[in-house]
Amino acid sequence: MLMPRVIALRPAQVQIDACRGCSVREAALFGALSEAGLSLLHTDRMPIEALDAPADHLIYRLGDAGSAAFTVREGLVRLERISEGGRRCIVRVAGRGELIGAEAILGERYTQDAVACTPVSLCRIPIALLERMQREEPALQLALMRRWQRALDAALTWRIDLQTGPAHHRVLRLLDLLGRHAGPDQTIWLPRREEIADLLGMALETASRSISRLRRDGVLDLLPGGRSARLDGVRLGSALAAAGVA
Amino acid sequence: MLMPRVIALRPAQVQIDACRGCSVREAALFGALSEAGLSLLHTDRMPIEALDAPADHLIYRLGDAGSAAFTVREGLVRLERISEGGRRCIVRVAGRGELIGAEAILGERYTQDAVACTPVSLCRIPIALLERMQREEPALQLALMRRWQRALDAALTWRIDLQTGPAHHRVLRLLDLLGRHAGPDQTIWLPRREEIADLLGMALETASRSISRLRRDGVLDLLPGGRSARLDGVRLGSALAAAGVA
DNA sequence: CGAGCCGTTGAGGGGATTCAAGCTCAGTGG
DNA sequence: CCACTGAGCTTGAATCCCCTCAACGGCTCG
Repeated sequence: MLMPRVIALRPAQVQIDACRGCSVREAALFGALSEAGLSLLHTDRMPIEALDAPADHLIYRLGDAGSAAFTVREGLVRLERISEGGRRCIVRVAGRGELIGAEAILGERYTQDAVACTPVSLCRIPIALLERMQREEPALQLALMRRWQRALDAALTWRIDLQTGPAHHRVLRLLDLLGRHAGPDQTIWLPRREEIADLLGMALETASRSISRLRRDGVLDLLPGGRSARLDGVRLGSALAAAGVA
Repeated sequence: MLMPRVIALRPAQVQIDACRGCSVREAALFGALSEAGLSLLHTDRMPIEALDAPADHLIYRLGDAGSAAFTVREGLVRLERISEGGRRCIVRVAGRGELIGAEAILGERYTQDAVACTPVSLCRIPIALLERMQREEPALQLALMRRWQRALDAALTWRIDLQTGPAHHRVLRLLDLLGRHAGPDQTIWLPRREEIADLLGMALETASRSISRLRRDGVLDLLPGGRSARLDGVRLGSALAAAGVA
């Protein structure tokens, strides 16, 4: 696992326009900002950086002293912890418009590893900038806390939904959640079997059996490469209903 | 399940002294406040109220529009959700000095039920007051966010630790956590078997078997009433070590 | 080609659930 | 005083789900 390489780091001037026209701006943290605030963003000495990282690259590490939070612009990021007993466990998956690493704002160390699931595009937001923006644009204050609350709350819900009930039901619920981050034509990111196991607290083989069964049932159609699949929303829905969930 | 009755609601004047001499003040939210800020607290039109509630009483309800956060002054409070599928599940247990219901500050509805485990003493902090204090004492801002982050983070850790591994290990870890809220002479709150099951995601009978075994091993000594027990820290420690945890 | 990773599938065993029967204890009322 | 009752706890027995161990096939890459 390597540190993410900065594949594309655009100069500040270009970045202003990138933000203004950003596809996730309304959804993202700075959606609350005025135009004036927006231009402030990029005259700062610590500018927002746009960075891309390939799949499986480490974005930040648990325990690192955080100097930035990140907004996910494109792709999926997973947040992992090591539980007591050394078991790795995926706490949450963050998609478009979501904020990760916000604990850095408190001057605390990151409480998870953040790893790219797919190739991702991120905006790196230095905490120094966040602190300044909080002073100058009070609207950001509330937006930030709200987003933060939602992030941690989502992590909790995620854990609760995905850790209870029989193994196959948990897999169904996971696919349901992944389906919400689906690309066009229902293409979803399909984790490796070991990752599914870590997400759902089960053995790797159990995850495999479950996926195989779903493939046979026509719910899932694996795409070449093994990391993505086409999801039949209707069949998933009826499978969920049959399982007595949702 | 009834709404909590306000058993003791002291007048504001008395309450000032209660805060100043509060046994959990350093640990609690307003530990960050100056003396001046402290007296501000009680001249407000919406004062902090001290309230007591007996065991099993509902402090606030999931989905209610929150008008206050609470600091736990004495006793234990559990935060519950209903997961998809209707299964009740205890998200976290809060003890002395901990803050619950902070999501009210964002104007959001409560995201859990809060129920007293033992008889509890609480401080009810109106959000209007919190908003005012945030403006007038910026130090509170950071303290609030830090505490909030810690609360949600604790909930996550709690879930992760208590939901993985064999049933008996989970029970051991639960007792370890409850032990940290122990009274003098190692007396802990012992949940009903059904509650243990909800906490740990197992069947009621499994919880019972585990507790019985611990009793035979001398780790636990049930006290009359069934809701409390004496915990042998040393034996628990070695049991945890033997289980390969901790 | 062989090595290694990932996924799949089978067989076996163990731990947890489920179903079910007693048990203790507090409260109630005859 | 004592049977009656119901709630909570315990314990047993049977079943089943899931984990572990294991073998095998496809794929990429040196």
